[in-house]
Amino acid sequence: MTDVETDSPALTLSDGAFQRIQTAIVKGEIPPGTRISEQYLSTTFGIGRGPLREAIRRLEGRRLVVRIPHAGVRVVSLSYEELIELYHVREALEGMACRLAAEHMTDDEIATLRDVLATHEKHSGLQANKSYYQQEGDLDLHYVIIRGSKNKALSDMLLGDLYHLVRMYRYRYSSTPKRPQQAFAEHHRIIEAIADRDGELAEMLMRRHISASRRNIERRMHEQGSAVTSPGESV
Amino acid sequence: MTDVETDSPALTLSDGAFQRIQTAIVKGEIPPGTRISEQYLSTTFGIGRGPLREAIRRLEGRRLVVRIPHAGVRVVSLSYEELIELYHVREALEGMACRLAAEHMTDDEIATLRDVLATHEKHSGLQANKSYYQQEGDLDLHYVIIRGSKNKALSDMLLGDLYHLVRMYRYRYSSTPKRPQQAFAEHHRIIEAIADRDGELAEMLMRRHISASRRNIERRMHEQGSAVTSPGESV
DNA sequence: ATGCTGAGGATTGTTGACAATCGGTTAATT
DNA sequence: AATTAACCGATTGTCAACAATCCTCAGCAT
Repeated sequence: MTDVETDSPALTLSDGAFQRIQTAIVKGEIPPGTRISEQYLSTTFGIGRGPLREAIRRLEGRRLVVRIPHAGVRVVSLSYEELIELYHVREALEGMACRLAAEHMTDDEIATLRDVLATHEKHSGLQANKSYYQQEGDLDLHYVIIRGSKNKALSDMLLGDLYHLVRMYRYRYSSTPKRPQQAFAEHHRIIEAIADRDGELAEMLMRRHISASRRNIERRMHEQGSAVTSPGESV
Repeated sequence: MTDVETDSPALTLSDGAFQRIQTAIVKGEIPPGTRISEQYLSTTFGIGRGPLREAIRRLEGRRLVVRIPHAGVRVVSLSYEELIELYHVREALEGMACRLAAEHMTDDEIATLRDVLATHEKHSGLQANKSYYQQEGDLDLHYVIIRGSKNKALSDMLLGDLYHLVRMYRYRYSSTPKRPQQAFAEHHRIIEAIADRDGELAEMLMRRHISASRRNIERRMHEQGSAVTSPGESV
């Protein structure tokens, strides 16, 4: 995976802790809602509480953790409604990214895009555990398009903030078996629109694509029940 | 101005410093590019360096300041290109907000919207310094619409992050004298679309509205020259 | 004059100890 | 028995001193 953060390679202890904790949260090693103990992390990382607290404060600015004064910090835990809200944001942002990608991507990059799609189509045909690969592939493709927008602010928001959050909840509401093939068709059309340099169409298709996954989540949610957020233990 | 931050009223010194520095940056009291000295702020605020550093780390997570390890932090300074990028993001996000507002605003809120427009039209007619009031009024109106989207994630991004940045550069590229009346007409049409509950049209009009200010900045930029970022002194 | 080198000073990074606050538990009271 | 009050342990918030790093500016050589 490509590195979104332009941080220079963790020179200070605080920066190191920041990155370690962030990836731990994003990868789900520290589940949403978990309470974070300063003492614990301080000893496990072998650093003082000072740099650690600074790292946590930075995560707080990123909205990856929530702090209650004098009571501790918890890993952010999205409610169902908040997740849906995020999908609306993603729809807007990634639609724009797709439009800009159609305008700014080089022909080489578009070729890469086609390769990625072909690769995933092959793999997905072979692999038993389709949904996993499909989802990873889905993200790969979106990554390439977003970077293709050549808009750093946009890329940072999408890749740096939003995707982390969406990723955290990916396995909880995995796609229904039927979605993958449909997603392929959608991806194909999106790429063609980009190749045609038709920004308006590309944006529209991408928005439909994301809107479809949102409705997919909404549907599954109403089927199965309500509780999204586990209260979470302490770490 | 309404308070976006749901922070409970500054209980800790660090939270207090965070808010004070943030508003100082956003309001331009500390100009973009300025180097921030820990010692200075520590003594002026009368707090230790510990809490202060935590506050700065939080601002760093918010991307309001940039840190170079062992060399200090500077208030973020947008290049012309970055400002334009931000306007594209804003177009996408605020377009979506407008669509959702058309779907979710109550009739009362829409009435408020009309009031705000009427008020600003009157004031702007009387005041000599049109552009200032126009711009403030513009923001007021956008605030109401954004909140009307009832999407917290979206509101936080727009009001909490993006607007701060855009606001910082408002006076540098102020509107051309002709824009105000035009903006009024645009606002009027947007509000009517919301009142008609026509989300699609509302989104499209809002996007044009923002896209117009972006092109306005682009035009003025190419007229007058290049240098955007003053190197900035130290504080 | 220009560019390199190396103290010296200033600033940032880190630590450990101390103070303030909260949560849970126990005990007393109604 | 239920409710409230006070205590105690644990955790967070803050500070002041120490260590590491960088920037500045002489001084010197080319």
